Amino acid sequence: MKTYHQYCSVARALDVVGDRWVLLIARELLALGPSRYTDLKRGLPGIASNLLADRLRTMEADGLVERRDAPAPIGTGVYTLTARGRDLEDVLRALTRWGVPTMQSGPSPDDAVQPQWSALFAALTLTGTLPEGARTVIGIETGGDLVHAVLGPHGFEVTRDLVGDADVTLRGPAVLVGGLLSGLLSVTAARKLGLTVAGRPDVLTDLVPAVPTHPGGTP
Amino acid sequence: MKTYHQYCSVARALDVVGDRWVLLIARELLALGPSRYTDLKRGLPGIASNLLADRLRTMEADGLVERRDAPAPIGTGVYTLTARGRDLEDVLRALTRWGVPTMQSGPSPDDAVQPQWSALFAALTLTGTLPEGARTVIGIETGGDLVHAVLGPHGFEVTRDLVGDADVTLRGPAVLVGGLLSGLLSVTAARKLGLTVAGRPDVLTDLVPAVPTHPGGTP
DNA sequence: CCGCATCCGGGGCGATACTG
DNA sequence: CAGTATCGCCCCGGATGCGG
Repeated sequence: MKTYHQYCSVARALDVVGDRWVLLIARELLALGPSRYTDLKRGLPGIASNLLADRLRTMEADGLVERRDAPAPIGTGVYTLTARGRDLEDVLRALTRWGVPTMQSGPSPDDAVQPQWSALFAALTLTGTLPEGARTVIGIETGGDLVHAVLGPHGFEVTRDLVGDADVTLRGPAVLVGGLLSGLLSVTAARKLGLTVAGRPDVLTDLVPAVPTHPGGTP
Repeated sequence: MKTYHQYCSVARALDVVGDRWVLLIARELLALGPSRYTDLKRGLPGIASNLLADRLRTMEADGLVERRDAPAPIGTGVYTLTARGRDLEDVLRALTRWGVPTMQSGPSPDDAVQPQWSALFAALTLTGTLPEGARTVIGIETGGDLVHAVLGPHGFEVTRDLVGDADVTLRGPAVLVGGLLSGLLSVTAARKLGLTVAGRPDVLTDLVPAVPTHPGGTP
C-alpha cells in the first residue's frame, strides 16, 4: 500500500511528497536550481543511486520536476522544478522553521554538512522580511565550499557563482552560521565562538530572524 | 538507516516527522484534542495497530505527544500533543494548502472520508483571517458524522460536542465541503451540486479562503 | 471491549556492482 | 557521467492473540 486512501488534504499531499528523499530532492532543486543527476547525488549524501533515479521518475510523473535535454554547453540532461514543485517552498519553509530547535546540538561526527543547506535556510527563513527594493547577498562558506544566498523582498536565489560582491560573508562551522541566521546567536557571540564575519554585519541584524519556537525534543 | 545524517534543518525535521503516519497522528491530535488509542485508530483508517503503538512511543520519546492517565470519568489513558507537537500546525497548514489541488478529483471509491478532516482543513486554512474579536462556528456533516470547527482570529478548535449553536452548517459530500471552504466553489455553485448550507452563509464569504496554487499534478 | 504484543508475508529501501 | 541491476534487510501492513 502506497497511498493512505484518505480523502484529506494532508494525506493526499503526503501521498505525493511523503516518500523518503522526495522533499530533500525538492530542497536541492530549490536551492541550486536546474541540476544534473550527479549534482543531486552530491547534494544528497546517503541516497542510493537507484532510489534517486526512481524518485526523479515518480516526481516527474507527479508533475513536480521536469527533465530537459541540455541547455547547450553541456550535453547532458538537467532536472528542474515545475511551478507545482516550486510551491513546495512553503512546506520546506515550515519544516525548516520547525527543525530549528533540532539544530542546536550541532552536527554529529557522521553528519554531512553542505553550505547550500545553510544558504537555503537563510533564504527560506529570511525571505519576505526585507523592505521593498532591498537586495541582500550573504556568502556562506563551510568546509571549503562557498555559496551565496541572494535575498529580496519577494524571493531568493542560491548560487555558487556570484556576479558582484556579497554584502556579508560568513565563514566557519555550520552550527554557528545557522545559529547566527536563526537568531539564536548574536554576531558578537558567533564571532567569539569562531565565526568569521566579513563585510557589513549590519545587514544581518536588520533581518528578522526565524523565531525559535519551543526548546525541542531529544537531540 | 533511519536518520538522514545531514546537518540540515529540513532533514533533521524529517528525521522526526518523516516516518509514515507520524504527521497524520499529529493531524488527528490537533483536530480532536486529547484522544484515546481507539479514537486515534478510528481517525487513521488503514494503520496497523502495532504501528500506531510504535509511533506513539517514538513520538512520546521525541517530545511530540504526552500520555496521561485519565482525566477522571474514563479510566483509560489519553494522548495529547505537547507544545512542540502543536508547533507542527504550521507544517500541517503548508501541506494542507499544497494538497488542495489534489482534492479536486474527489474521493476514490476506497478512500476514507471523515468530517474532522474537513473541519481541520477549514481551521488551518481560514485561521488568522478573522477580524479581532470575531468567532465563527462552522458545522460540518459528511457521512452522518457531525463536527464543529470553532474559528477565532488567533486559533481554532475542532470539537464533536458543541455548546451553543453553529453560525453555519454544511451537509453533503466532502468534496463539496472542501471545494467551498477552499474557494474553488461558490456557495451557490456548491448548493446546486448538492451541498446543504444551513444558517448564515455570509460568514463563509467573509472568510479569505485558501488561495489555489497551480493546477496540480496527476489526480 | 480496550490497548496493545506477536507473528508472518511482501515490498520499500540501502549498499554495492555493473554498464552504455 | 548517468543511470541500471541485483541482493539482503527491515519496515510496513494484516491478522491474530491476550491480559486487564
